[in-house]
Amino acid sequence: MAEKPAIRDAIRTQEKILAAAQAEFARRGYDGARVDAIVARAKVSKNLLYHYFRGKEDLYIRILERTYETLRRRQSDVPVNGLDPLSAMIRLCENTFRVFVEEPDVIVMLNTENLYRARHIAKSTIIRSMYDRLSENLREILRAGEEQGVFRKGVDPVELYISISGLGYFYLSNQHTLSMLFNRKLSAPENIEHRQAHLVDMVISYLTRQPEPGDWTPELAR
Amino acid sequence: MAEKPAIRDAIRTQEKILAAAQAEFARRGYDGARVDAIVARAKVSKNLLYHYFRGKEDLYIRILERTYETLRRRQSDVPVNGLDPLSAMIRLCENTFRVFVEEPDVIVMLNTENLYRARHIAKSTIIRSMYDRLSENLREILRAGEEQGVFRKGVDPVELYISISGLGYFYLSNQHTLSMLFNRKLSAPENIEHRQAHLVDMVISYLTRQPEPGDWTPELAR
DNA sequence: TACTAAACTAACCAACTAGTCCAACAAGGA
DNA sequence: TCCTTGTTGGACTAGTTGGTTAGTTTAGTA
Repeated sequence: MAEKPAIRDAIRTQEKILAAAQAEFARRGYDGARVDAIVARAKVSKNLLYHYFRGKEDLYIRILERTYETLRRRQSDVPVNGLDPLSAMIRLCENTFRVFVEEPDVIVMLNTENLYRARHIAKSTIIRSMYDRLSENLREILRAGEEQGVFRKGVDPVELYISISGLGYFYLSNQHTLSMLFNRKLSAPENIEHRQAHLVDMVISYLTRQPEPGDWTPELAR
Repeated sequence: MAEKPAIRDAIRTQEKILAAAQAEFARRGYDGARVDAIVARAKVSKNLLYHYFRGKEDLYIRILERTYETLRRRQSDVPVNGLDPLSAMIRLCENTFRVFVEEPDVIVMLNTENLYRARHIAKSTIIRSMYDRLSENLREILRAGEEQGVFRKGVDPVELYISISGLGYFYLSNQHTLSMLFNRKLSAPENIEHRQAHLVDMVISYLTRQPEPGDWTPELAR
């Protein structure tokens, strides 16, 4: 119980192990991660890890669940209620991007899970029910915007969410190769800022465009 | 023993090994890939692999170089010359997306390389000089569009390229987790088609928007 | 036919990896 | 003092893994 020593505190110790595991998985992916490295990071004995957790995969799934929890929590706590649709959408875009910027571990975890074709998520029933609120939120903003005539009609919320995410996600997840290719340090704060503005600009441009006769429309692409 | 051809053909054998390596790396990532699995896929002895290649990492770098070569080749062979800027841009968007759709290995290779923070690319001087042409191409389309008044002014080509890629890349790279989350099979052909149209729509909306006084602009985001 | 270089293989190894077992110790509450 | 819980240490195993050694087969050629 004594705060200072933090010794012999089962919960805190488990937390330490989980934190170490997250760092390790986020750095090396599932296969690259080493259990020994996790216990070294957590500064506990290997036995203790196996005392509290079933093993590497169990630990991984826990971290994955935490990842989605972080994602959902941070994306859902947008106070969009009361805002006009445009402001709400901008807020939602910025928030989505900010999560990826501030929680970079999330990106590697998602990448890793996709490499495994969402095998672990399929097992975890908790995760799959998480996105309803976000989805509903987005739908509501779109509906209001459409009603007020500021947004175009018939926007697919799922497609839009994927676009909002993708515009930020790709920039960050592939920053190392892209920085090399374009000789521009994408992780620099001013570039991150710039990307955020670009992302919002893109989404708002898309939503506010009212296709006029003669304009290009997706149908012409065929 | 005597198949018809293809026996004792050094070049073809190396090609077989490389193809097997690509399949394996693209399926499991670097750490997940097994040398034994590669030789099994290629149906050669393990030693032959080590006869032609220095080892796992060497093989990986070769595949990575091939990946970028594919990417560059398929992105650069857009015959945009002679097209009006709008058509050229649409063509470029579709092409970029098509590469990711038709060469899914590329995505995993890029993800893997980013997990390693572009360590291998840094070594490979070939790759880094590849993107100049694409960059120049894009710049030219933007310039022409701007001149003709169909595109907005001052678009950053790098930022735009990242957006075009990201809109398609994220959809595909994270298709497994997203499909689960939104209960929609993103890999279904009709959904792929739909996404392509959405991608183009988004990019064109962004480029053709001429901000008017009173409109939202990125500066308002601060 | 004899020879050689290149193509190819089976078997093996040393290092590593996840996970286990067991005996013991340390801290605090009853 | 005893008991429960948290924790460590070290030795150990069973299975993998990347890589090697020591050798055989085949095709071309002198």
